Amino acid sequence: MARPRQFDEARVIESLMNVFWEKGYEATSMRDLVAASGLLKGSLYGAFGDKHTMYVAALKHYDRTRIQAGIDILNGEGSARQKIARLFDNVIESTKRGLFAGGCLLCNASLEMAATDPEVKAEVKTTIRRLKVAIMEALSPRIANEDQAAALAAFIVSAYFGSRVLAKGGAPAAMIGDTRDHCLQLVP
Amino acid sequence: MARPRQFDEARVIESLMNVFWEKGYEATSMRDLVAASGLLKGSLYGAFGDKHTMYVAALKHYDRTRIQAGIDILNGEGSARQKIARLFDNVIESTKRGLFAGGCLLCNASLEMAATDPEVKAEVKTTIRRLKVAIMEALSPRIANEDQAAALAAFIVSAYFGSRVLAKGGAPAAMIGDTRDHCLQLVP
DNA sequence: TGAATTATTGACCAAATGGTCATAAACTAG
DNA sequence: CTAGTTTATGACCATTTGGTCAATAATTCA
Repeated sequence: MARPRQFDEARVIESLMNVFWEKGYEATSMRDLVAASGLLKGSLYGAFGDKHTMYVAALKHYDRTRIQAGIDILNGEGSARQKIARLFDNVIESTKRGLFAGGCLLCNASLEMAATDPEVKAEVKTTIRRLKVAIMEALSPRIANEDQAAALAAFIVSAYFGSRVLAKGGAPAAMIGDTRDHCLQLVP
Repeated sequence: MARPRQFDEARVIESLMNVFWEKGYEATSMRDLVAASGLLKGSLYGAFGDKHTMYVAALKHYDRTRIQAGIDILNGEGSARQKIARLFDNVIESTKRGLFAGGCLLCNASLEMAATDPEVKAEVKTTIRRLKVAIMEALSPRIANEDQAAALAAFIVSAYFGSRVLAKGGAPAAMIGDTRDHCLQLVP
């Protein structure tokens, strides 16, 4: 019994996420968010709270979409080796294309925000765990010992995040390929 | 034949580096730099150019001191396994102490700046290479094949950077320990 | 001593920042 | 149609931002 929203909230949050993803939190201004969303400042503040709330919402959206897409791969068809290879291939491919400079929003948030922002840290922490668990489960048909699977999963997450740092730092794609290959070598 | 500097340039650049290290580039304001250095704004601008120049100088200083300290370990005494273990132990230890929140300035710079800042990217790139080469050389007594050593070194750098992302993201220290252990497992 | 040169100081600046709010518009239940 | 409720609009705000500059203070060379 009131005026309805004139915008698609999901679309707006996608556009907000893309800005934070590409530029980071501090380098993103409200002007950027206004421009990307197509809304006016007042509406943006009305729908979400403030810039920080928007960032956390964007992070959650990233988890629900992009991270989930990775987890879907890990839960899907194929050998453990094949699935894990695909994670790294995504990094290599997007590095080679070189169009989108954002890298991985989860990694970006971890390094830029988590140390000083408890809310972001909590979000990053649970997403990391989600990713690790999915890798563990992909590994489980091959590794009976659960602790062993957990340790290897932790390790693969590390290598994956590291490849994200390398990719943005301009390291040659071969280094990421080497990282992937050594990871796969440890997957039975 | 003119008025001499009244401050120790090396000390000032150390303090500038510490601010950027802890807060990142965008979140650091000139006020912060003024406060940390003890100089006044005019002097800071007079001695170094602008904020960006200060950041690059800080990054170079980080390379010359902190990264070099890591490389010194890799060039020093002990088995390859021991030396590489020590790199990771530094991460684990500083995570456990939890006092300084900066993590690794090289990683921070790579994710925050390298994608959009060519100067930072170049600096990050060469520092990554330096680190990789040092690891290769630490490995060389044990791995005859040079390509093989290079690939393993690339991989270790990746895992190391990844552990830095995990550490800031609040992942349990055990994950970093697992990462280290699996790395060492690959070192002959 | 004095001319020349560089460093220090802090007031100053335009622009950008994140955020607010009164008003107008759009809708629904009665 | 109307009362009530939510949304949209954009002008507005204090504060902070990175950066400049004219005046003053040290210093050295001649």
